[in-house]
Amino acid sequence: MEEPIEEWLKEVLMLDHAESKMTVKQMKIVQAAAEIFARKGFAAASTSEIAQQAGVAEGTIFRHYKTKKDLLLSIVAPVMSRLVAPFVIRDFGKVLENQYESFDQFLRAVIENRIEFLQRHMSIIKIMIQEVPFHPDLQEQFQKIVLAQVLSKMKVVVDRFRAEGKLLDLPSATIIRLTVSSILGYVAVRSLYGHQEDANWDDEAERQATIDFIMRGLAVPSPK
Amino acid sequence: MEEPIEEWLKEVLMLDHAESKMTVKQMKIVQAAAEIFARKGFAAASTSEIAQQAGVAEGTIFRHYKTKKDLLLSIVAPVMSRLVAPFVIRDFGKVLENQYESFDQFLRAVIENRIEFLQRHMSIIKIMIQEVPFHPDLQEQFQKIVLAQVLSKMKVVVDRFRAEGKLLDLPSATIIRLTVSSILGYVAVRSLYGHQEDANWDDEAERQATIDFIMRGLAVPSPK
DNA sequence: ATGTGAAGTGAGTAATCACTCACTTTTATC
DNA sequence: GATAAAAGTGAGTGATTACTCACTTCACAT
Repeated sequence: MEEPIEEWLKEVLMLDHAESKMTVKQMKIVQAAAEIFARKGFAAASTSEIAQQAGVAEGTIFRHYKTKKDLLLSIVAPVMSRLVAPFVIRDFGKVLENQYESFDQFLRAVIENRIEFLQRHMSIIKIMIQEVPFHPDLQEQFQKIVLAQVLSKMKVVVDRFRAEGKLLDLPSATIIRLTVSSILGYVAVRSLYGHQEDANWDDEAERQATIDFIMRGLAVPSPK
Repeated sequence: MEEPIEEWLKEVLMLDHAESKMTVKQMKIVQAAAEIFARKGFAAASTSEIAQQAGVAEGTIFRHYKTKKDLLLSIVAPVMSRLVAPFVIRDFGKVLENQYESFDQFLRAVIENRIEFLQRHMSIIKIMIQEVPFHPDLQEQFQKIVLAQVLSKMKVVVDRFRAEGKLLDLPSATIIRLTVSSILGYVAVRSLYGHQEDANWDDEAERQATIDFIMRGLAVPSPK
């Protein structure tokens, strides 16, 4: 029963394993690079500034990464895998079918879970969204790792709930698009205006409103 | 009755007026810059490449624009104004109240109108979204021109319809966030996968599904 | 026709870029 | 503790960058 969760954790830990083999200085480099890439963008970030902020010589960067772009990939690629990690477990839908009886409950759980992931890795997610459009190889990775996985795995779940009449008769790709864009909108606005102190931003209310909005938009209208 | 539309057109034409005073070569520069900024990003675009693609000497660029960033601003700023142009007409809400009796009709019209605008200026919109996060002065412009205008003008309309019980009891900022994020999701996915020939992308169906999704998510649920 | 300011040019400049390499220091194995 | 491999260094490299400037060409009012 708990097996799939273990498998998912294995996926996550395997990636952290790569980090555990890192030197202290290499970790500093990755952290500095992630911070500067997020703040200035990949093209505007210079290796000399990264080295300076990491407290290492510029040559040290190229001891671990062949090119600046290699450094970018080593930062972005892992979060792509971890972003879809919950979806790649075996029989994704069937497993959760037992835990969550209603589509509402199920979708809420998935959404809450991924919202928290997005917020925890906000700066790297920002780098990903910013740079994917400009790097064909990153686009390909995104297509194969994220899109293909999420679409195929979610399709099964969506199809089942739709067959049960709990979901509107829309293509699953459409349903996923509407869901994801609403979530990204919430996360983006939150990261912009949610951290200001003056903010009239009730985070819990906004999150609930967003999830409710998605549910109302996707559910079959109750008959009058 | 038609006056506000004239006023809105005036806003748009005033900006085109600036273009009409341009030299042929200056137009070429702006077009080349817009294309290259969209394709490679602002930081990765070089003035020499822009000059080459525009068929002018590199010095000519700096005859018209003091810096590379000035060139960026001259491209992005006008579409910000035009993006909110329909909202800045006098008594935005009251005027349309007469034309569209239901909130549904009204919101559909506004959404359809702005979707078409976004698609017509897709490449510049892309530049805007890409570069606003990295340039504090662009952020400020976006805040003052786009956000403030849309929020304040839409608030009036939203408040009225909500008072009539046709809209859920949510902050108008939330309603606008949910609406805009759904639209941007539609436009983004369409621009990525909608132009492929193989595409299983039924544009009209996707657009209708998106608008319906927004409506269902915002409307007060009909009593059983 | 002529004078004048704007438009256009392209070689030139200092700064910065990503990356290399000969060298030193650290770490791990026996 | 000797040895070798890996990690770390920083001055140096050629290429590219945004931008300048002395100069030429053009458009147009008189």
